[in-house]
Amino acid sequence: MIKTSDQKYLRAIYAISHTEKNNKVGLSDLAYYLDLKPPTVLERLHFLQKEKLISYKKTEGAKLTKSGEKEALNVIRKHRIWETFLHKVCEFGWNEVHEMAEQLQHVESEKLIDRIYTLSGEPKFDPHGDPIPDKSGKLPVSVRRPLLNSVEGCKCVVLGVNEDSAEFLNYLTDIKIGLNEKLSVEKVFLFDGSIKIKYKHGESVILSPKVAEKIMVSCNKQGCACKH
Amino acid sequence: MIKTSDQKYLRAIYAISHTEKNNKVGLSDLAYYLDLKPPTVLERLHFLQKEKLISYKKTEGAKLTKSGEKEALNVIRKHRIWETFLHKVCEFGWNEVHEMAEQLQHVESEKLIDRIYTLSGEPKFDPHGDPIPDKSGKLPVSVRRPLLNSVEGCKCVVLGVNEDSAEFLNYLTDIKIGLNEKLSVEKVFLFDGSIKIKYKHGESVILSPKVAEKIMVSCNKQGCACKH
DNA sequence: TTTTATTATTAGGTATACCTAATTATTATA
DNA sequence: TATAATAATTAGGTATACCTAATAATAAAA
Repeated sequence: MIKTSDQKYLRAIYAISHTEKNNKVGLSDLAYYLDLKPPTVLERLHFLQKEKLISYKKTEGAKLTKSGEKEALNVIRKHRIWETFLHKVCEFGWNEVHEMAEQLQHVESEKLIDRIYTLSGEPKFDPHGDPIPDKSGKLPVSVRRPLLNSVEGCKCVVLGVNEDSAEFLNYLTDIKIGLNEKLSVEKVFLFDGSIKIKYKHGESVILSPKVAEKIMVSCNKQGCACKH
Repeated sequence: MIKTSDQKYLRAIYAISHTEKNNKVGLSDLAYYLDLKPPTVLERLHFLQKEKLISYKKTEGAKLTKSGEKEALNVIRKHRIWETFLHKVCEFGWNEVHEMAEQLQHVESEKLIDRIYTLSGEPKFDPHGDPIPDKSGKLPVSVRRPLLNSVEGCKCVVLGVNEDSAEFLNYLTDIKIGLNEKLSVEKVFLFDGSIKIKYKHGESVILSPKVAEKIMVSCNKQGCACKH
């Protein structure tokens, strides 16, 4: 069995290599992400390479092999299932679930994950809107896109967010944007890309482009003019 | 925050000092229980003593202090709540829950334990029939007693068992004795203390005294003639 | 009470998972 | 292209949580 701390490395490599600027996963990026120092990480990367879970060259950075990616997706699956369970069944806010899921994901029992998943209603996406891989590692395709890409008049629903920081999530809670919230886009300000949205219950609020970029939604109507 | 491995020490000391032969908790007993070597355990005991969680003298063995006992009961509470949740909500057999609870009990979140407890119906006893301490460490009193102590004709209900081994629990599953099973005592054989019980659904079975000693029940009627 | 067996202790060692400080290689910029 | 900035590597160190082997203390048995 692959150990907890190595799972963190694999998950980190997966996460970094799937950001927008899907750049190479350099040693120092990885060290920063994991909150460790480069020599510590380097040592472990050599080990992971020996185990054929990754390949690493200083010029190209770290890359998951097939089996490394499978492992990464397996932890991601567990993490997202626990998050879903905590949100849906235990009724925690979506801003509280990450820390707990981080610990729970390391419990060793496939059977337990299965039960938890069943209890959660077997959803395809977690409370942040991220897709939950199936057991073989396949990801469901989603139609999610940043709220920022909306055209005026578009009606959409909030699927998740692209950032986990407590500040951001608390801000969203303050302005009452939550999971499955239905929004319509009243106005897009071309000046800086700010966006005015209207809640189902009638109120409106203006969001900065920085915020709108991180709120992920899907349009209610297929083939809508919004960028994907 | 007190660390996972120290919690194991405290729980072990609590467990050993509460066995029938509530003997002193000697170094080698403790090492054996924890599956570690005496020098390893000794080193840690010195640390725990420095932290005022236990007192240790070679002649008297290890004893929990007030705060050490509080910590121990806190882990026990978590462990038993997780076991209850796994049994009642996730529908695992009472013979499967121990291993998972062992890992889950170390998740750091009081709030999570509270929710899990609520989801489980806030019972006073876990699936093995052991009492669940409240937050302050107080244990509910139980009227449980070994099935062995029954008088003929007594009607009782199974609350738990006194042994965790897979062999024993599987044997119980085979002869269809489970939690909350209602039994009546048909005959007590004075020769060796064997006991013939009858299930609600009519079948009967004879249990050896060794087995009957480990099945914990409570009488349906108060003030019954059975020994407590 | 002496001997034997058990239990506790000390001394010293290993592997892991981290670290700092110094060095070398690579990339970006003047 | 030379130089500065950034990133990667090497060397060597620390703390933790274990271990074995040898010794000392205590309890049990002859």
